[in-house]
Amino acid sequence: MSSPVKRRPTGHHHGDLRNALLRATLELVAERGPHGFTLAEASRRAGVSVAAPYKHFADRDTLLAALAAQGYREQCGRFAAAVGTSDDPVEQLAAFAAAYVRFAADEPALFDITFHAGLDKSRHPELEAAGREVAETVMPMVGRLTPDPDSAYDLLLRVAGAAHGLAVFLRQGLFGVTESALAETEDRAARTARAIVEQGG
Amino acid sequence: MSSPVKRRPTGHHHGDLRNALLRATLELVAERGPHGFTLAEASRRAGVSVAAPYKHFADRDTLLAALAAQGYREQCGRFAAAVGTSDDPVEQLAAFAAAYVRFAADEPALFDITFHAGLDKSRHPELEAAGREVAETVMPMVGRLTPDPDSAYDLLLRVAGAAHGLAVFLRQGLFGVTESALAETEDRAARTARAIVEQGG
DNA sequence: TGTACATCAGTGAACGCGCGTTCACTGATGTAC
DNA sequence: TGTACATCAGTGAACGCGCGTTCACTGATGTAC
Repeated sequence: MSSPVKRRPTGHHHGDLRNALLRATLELVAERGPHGFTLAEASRRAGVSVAAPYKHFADRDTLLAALAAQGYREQCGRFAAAVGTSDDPVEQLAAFAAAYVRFAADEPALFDITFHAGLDKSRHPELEAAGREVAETVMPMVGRLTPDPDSAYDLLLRVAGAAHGLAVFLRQGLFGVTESALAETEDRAARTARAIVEQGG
Repeated sequence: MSSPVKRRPTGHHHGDLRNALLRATLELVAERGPHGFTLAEASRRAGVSVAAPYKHFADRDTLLAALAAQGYREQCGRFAAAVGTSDDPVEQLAAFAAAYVRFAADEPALFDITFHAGLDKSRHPELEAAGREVAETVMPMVGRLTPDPDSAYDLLLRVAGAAHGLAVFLRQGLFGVTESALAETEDRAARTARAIVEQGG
């Protein structure tokens, strides 16, 4: 009857508490945003005492940082896949913009944690590196469109900015939460990416 | 010697506490984000006891809601001014996008409160109305570009989304906080708006 | 001009709450023999 | 296979903290006479 996540009947070993806490945190952040997350509530959802998380994470922020790193890795994978969908750098950028939106919709908690948790990157240096890796995944697309590094940076920022804004609007529920709203938003991001590149500057 | 904002030497009357609290809140939100705001800290900065704010605001959220309404009014003014800069609807949209970015830079706290404070609009109905008013200020621009309401909505979302994303990047300090970074970001937003409109769909 | 009084924007102390974190502990598990 | 033992992931109680909010109060201000 009782879910395996609830308090196990006897004993002090959970077995997979680290992952259970990460999952509970994703749930919590998806519901309440990154500032609605508390270690105490995550512990409750994982069915353990409030002290238990400290066997797996140094403190509250370390747990969030672990998920932020996971978020960056997920982004890398999705953006690399977007680059692989076409040989045309314009279509690569359009796929990137759409993937950006889909990431926000599929993984709202990871999206929020990577962008809005306000983690101190100097205290979590692995995040700095992870963020750089995302940038390195994405840079080649614009590099093929212009020889000028400044123009390339400009293009990338504008495409990413457009995708980010639409992703945030979608995440805030501005368009509702239907699957068709998601598809439309992806399409808007993709079309905007094409417009930015093709129209030039 | 002592600032007039500090505890006045005698008496129980501040004179302008309501505004002092609003100013302190803007300061606090600009420094720490909307979730870093506490009534207690705002009271401290205004030089009054933690109970004093309740003579002017029903509760914590009501104070934030007052600033959110001010933020929407400020947006209305700035966006209306942008519309007035040109007769060409394309340039109007470009000016709107630039104004969006400048608003985020000039009034980071109002920007954060209107977009990221997570205020419950059903509990603060005046915000619903204020938000609608912003939309009504902006709609005419795209209405002149296409007779189809769906296309107009699509254009507006994409331009606003692009401006929003770039504004958020700027606000997060991604480009540093120099005046030239602001000017570049405004320009990027404006060029993106033009690209979206001129390239069509 | 002086006095009595109502008003009401402040005080300061207190409340209950949930939080992050620490601590000594316990008991299930795996390993050595 | 059985026993002794080290490990260590959990417990539960406690801590100090800052928060939002309430309360009876006080004293400066403005007004009526």
